Amino acid sequence: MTIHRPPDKAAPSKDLVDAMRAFNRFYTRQIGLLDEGLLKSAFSLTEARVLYELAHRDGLTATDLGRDLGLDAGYLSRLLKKFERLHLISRAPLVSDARQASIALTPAGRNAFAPLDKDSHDQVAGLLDRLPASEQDRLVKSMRTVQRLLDDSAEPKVPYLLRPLQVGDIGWIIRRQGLLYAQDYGWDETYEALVAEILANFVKSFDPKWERGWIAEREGEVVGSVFVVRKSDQVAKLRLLYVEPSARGLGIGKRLVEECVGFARARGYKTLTLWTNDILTAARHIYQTAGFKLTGEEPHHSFGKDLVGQNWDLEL
Amino acid sequence: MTIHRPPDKAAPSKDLVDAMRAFNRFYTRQIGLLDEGLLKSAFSLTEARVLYELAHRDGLTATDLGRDLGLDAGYLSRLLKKFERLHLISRAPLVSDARQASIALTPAGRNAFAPLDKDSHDQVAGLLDRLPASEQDRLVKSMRTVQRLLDDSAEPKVPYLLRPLQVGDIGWIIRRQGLLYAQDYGWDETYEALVAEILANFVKSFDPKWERGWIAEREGEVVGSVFVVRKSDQVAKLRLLYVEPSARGLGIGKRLVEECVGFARARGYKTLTLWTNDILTAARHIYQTAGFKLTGEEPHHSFGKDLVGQNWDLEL
DNA sequence: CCGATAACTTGACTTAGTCAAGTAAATGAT
DNA sequence: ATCATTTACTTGACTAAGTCAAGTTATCGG
Repeated sequence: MTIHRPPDKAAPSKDLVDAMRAFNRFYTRQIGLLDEGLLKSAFSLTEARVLYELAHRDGLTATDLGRDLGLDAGYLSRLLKKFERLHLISRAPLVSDARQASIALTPAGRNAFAPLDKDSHDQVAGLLDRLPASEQDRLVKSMRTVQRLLDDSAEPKVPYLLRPLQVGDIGWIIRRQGLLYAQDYGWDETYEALVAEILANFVKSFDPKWERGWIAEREGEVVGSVFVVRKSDQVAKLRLLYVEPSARGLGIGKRLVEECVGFARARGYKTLTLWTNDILTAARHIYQTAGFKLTGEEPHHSFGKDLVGQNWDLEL
Repeated sequence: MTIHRPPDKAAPSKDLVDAMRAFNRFYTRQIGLLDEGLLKSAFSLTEARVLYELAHRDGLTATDLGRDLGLDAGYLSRLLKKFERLHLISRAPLVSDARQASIALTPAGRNAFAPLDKDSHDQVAGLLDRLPASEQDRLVKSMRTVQRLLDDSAEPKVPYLLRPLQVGDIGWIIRRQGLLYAQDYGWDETYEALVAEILANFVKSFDPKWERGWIAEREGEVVGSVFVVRKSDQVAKLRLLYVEPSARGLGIGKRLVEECVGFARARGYKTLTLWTNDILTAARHIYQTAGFKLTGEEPHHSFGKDLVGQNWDLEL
């Protein structure tokens, strides 16, 4: 029997699967503990979940609720009937489909939900409160990461945004470039050191009129960057273009290069030049598209490898 | 009415609480989906959870199970009786307490659990498999972070370990030092650049016989570092000692300095020197304890602040 | 216009879990 | 040593919570 998967794609390692299962068990218990606290109310857990959805989203139908909360249609039907009898919800038949109705909380429904909501809020706040503020941030950040990675539909609304450099950025770029090129091309630690040196000099001798750096950020994380430095009155140099593997295909690289070209043009430079290596084909493609021309190549030995360096120029 | 909390400690922000609640709802659903998949087996979800615990931990008593899984004692008692009737478990009364018994899966019990285990494993593997390997790592890492932060009892067994530099480390150190001193003392981006410059030079001119760097790692994360560089035949310099705020109080700083002193001594240096600033009191305390003597102070303006630099020497 | 499907609703049922009372052993304070 | 209290488990009585299947009405696709 053949296992049907692309040959280059291995099954997730047992360690990872086990860690995820351990987390699932842990969180099952965690949610169980939180739910216990809410059980004293007049509503069952499922009822509370339904109320929560209704309080936070408008125009839901019974089917929506059933799908999103994973409830049996029959069960839900009775549950909603009970809510209607208690005047907690109102149903407005859809004009587009007479079988369905848009369900909304009545003011009485909101009143009934408020203490539940508060209890749940306080309980979670109590959990968070045991941690120092920096750890609270880490916790919630990690939760967001888990959620985003598991939830296919949770693509960020803003694919990315560009912003200027902040403290901490250059360290991040140094680390990520060092790791990426070590992983993908086997470059040694001297490449990371080179990036560190370039960026240290960039910051030290930074001239805002003639130079600039851009950070591409997505969901609060750095996913790309690029720098323009002054070589002479006439010539600017584009340096250290990089895009996170997880953020490729969104046009971030192209956009970063466009920003550089626009900046260089606006400042009156005549030429924008850059140095790269022939193996970085994705980057080369971006440069070509932006109008850069290859002006020369030469082999060199750097970062523990034999490489071919390339110079590219764009006349502005 | 007064709120009883230290005045410097604010309640967790509503944003954080809401994000955590959103995650809880999301994960409730996530676990619900995973559980559905296992529902076709002969065992109920709770039965499966009990079997899982028994398969993975030895010497459990009924009370242990009830506590860890949050089960009613009566319910659990019947459940275990059923397992015993099916010869899935055996109970050995404890010699220390005749009321309790150590519960273990029989070989038949393991057989019954195996397909459950496999289904659960495969299902989780299927989820992971939809992500590229790097994202799988991020997911599991984030889960571990969430678990560790929420689980009081889950303190890491190894508080930390020391290791040599790897690719990616210097970028991380640059970032963290830049951020920390910006947060705590308002230093500007030139400090981050200085760290980058120091570390770039360290790597470029690294001489393994005379120089060394140490990384303190905990749970796979960098939590501290220090470097020794050669100034002359006689004099070595300790540089860039740092410990993550979250990892302070474990003696990591002290240990890092001790490593430096030991290394400097072993290599035959006569003096270990260092430069620091008077506001860094925690570090100063470590240096004093290690035997360093203050040899001079002088004010300087750096990193956007007026500071007082200090030189410390240790005669070896 | 008609067969298939979707959105509920209702009735009949089960299971998973709760609660309280009870027993035997262990613990702790005299 | 002893006796009240607590702990570990058991048992009986109960029900909330959820499932399943069949039915009704409306919509959809050809």
